[in-house]
Amino acid sequence: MGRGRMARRNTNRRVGIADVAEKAGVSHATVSRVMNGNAAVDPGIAARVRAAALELKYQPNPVGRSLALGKTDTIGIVVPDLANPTFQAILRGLSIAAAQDGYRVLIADSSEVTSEEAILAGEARRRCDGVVLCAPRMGDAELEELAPTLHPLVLINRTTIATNTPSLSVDYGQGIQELAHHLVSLGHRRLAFLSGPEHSASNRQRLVGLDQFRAEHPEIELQMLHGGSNFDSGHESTEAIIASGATGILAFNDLVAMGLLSGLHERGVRVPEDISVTGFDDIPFAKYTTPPLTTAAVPINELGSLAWRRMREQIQQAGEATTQAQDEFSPRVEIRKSTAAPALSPV
Amino acid sequence: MGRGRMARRNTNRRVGIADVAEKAGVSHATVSRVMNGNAAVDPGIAARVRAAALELKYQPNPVGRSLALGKTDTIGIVVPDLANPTFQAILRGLSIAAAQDGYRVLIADSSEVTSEEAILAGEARRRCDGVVLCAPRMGDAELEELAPTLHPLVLINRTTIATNTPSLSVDYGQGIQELAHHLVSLGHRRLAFLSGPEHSASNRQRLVGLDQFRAEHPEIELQMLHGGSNFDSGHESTEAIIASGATGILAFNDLVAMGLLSGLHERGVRVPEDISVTGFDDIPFAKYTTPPLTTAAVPINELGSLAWRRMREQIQQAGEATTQAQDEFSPRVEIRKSTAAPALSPV
DNA sequence: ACGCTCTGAGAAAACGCTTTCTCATGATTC
DNA sequence: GAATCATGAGAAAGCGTTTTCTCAGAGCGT
Repeated sequence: MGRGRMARRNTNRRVGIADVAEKAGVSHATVSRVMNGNAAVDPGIAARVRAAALELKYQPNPVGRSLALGKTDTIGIVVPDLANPTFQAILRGLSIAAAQDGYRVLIADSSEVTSEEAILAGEARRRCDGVVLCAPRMGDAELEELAPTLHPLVLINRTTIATNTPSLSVDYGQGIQELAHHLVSLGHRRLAFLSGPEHSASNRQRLVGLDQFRAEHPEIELQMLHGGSNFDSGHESTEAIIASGATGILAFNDLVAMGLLSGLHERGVRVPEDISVTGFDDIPFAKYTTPPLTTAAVPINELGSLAWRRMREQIQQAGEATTQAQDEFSPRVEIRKSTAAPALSPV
Repeated sequence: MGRGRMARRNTNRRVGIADVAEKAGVSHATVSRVMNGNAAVDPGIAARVRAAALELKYQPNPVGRSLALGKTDTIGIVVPDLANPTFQAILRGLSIAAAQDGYRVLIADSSEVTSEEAILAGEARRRCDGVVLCAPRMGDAELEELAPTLHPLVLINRTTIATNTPSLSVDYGQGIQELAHHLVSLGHRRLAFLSGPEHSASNRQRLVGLDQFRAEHPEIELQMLHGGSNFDSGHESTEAIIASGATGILAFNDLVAMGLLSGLHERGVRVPEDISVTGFDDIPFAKYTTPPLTTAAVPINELGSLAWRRMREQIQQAGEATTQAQDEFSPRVEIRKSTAAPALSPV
């Protein structure tokens, strides 16, 4: 019908609300009402509309809907490195939790490029109803300035002072101290910390925690070695670790610890007989390394779902400026087989 | 009427094109033209508009833009399980490659629930300019029917016959055969395959490959054991593997192999001295297990970026029905330390 | 019977942008 | 000096929804 008149219409176009309206012999408005169940519609008409919609396989266009409603039912997440299992787990938890409430997630990977973070976050925010900023590497000042512009915002591994932004953080300082104590209690006297990325806030927290540890245990030697956040950097540090003479190694995270484990194995250094190694995060793989890795367990799976809960709270109570929750998790030391008493005290 | 609108304007609203137009003393149209550089605009006016936009920090609303342009600059990806490193790697490669062309990615995790896949894919498609369907578990008939409705579509680990949909696949049958041959060439005579999820197409391919292997090597014993696709299922299969008496184990993938490795270690079974184990995929962790895992390397990082390239091709040449590329990768056997000659032939 | 409220459906106005259409203005040509 | 053209800016029409506004007709009380 009328194909001459509307050549363009008939060729390509997806079925829209207008098609349903025409087929059911009602107005667009009524179709919308029926689809959304908002207003009272005569049951007979409603049925007619539903039948038409079903027959035409009508599915409302989300973009049109978003424009009209001013919301996209989508949230964004910005991570420094999608290759990191910790961020992957957070992403996954977030995605699954959000999906349960009918929200989707848009991802952005800043690839550890600090200057991209603000841009990516801003872009994500414009397309989404909120943003989760995961372990941002940017400076405090910049974060403080950015936070309000992103408003429905949830921070992971960072906090803001001025703005009250809900945040989820892990007490890395506490965790690393407990790991250090664990090594000391086993009898280790020479420790080394294999540090992480320079701009990582969680690395700074670990350093602060270790300062405290030093103050409490002046008798323990604690060396600081420069490293990174992934396998390769752990692997590459093998020589430096061996050279350090330390018997207890605190790796920045599980990835680094695993790289180190493998490097030590190649060099014939036995773990934990010759050297004890600890990780951090308790990524799923940590349990399955050989030997299984002693680490500080971060509730990696809860993090994502809690991030969503905090986001949802903000989205729901849009307007009412309530004070936002600052959740802090204490890591739990998970003792496995990569740590043991040193062979003999070298002092 | 007037008052209602004003009130709302002043309170909340983000700055829109109208604000910039007013400030610069031109029409919306002109602002749009300047922002997009589409038509010729008087340089003086253009400068004025740009200054106004800058001062107001104007950023076009992507939703409005999407509605007008009929594109969202976003693609969706549907995966069966975001916890699987293989899919994580694909997601990452896709995301990074797409970002380079100014596209974003929306994720959907079907959690291995076959019936959700079509729904998620459809939803994703409506919000995005295209969809990447990653290792869908749905049946062939359903996939064939769904494919055209998703049109800019890229399939990973599946193909369609009727529709010509670009697809990226890995020759799992070939890979598993090569691994089996590798074990045989080391002297193993009793093998076992620890299979994966029932609905996984890649698992079926492996089974086909192994049938072929059996035909070629009737003298070799090859047991089939039921398993899963993750750590835990590998770990849980430990007893069954030991009981099987096989000396060469073909695990469904690296995850399963790692779970098994850890289970064997706990039981005091040495790898590769007592039992040889192979994985599949060559996830980043495979290199760092102890012992490092012999596996079939899938170009996991290229997969995502190639998926984007295929997607981009389709988006660009919208309309012109060209025949679509079917890319197939041959896995490369990566011999590490988890395989060796069996201690002694039990026959 | 008359006005009254109610119910419910269509017309039209948003939402924020792009793009076509239209029409001044000033430059160009015979 | 009039007729023709190019240039470029504003008006307005989409894009596909939701939602307000408006108003016809039904039901009700007096």
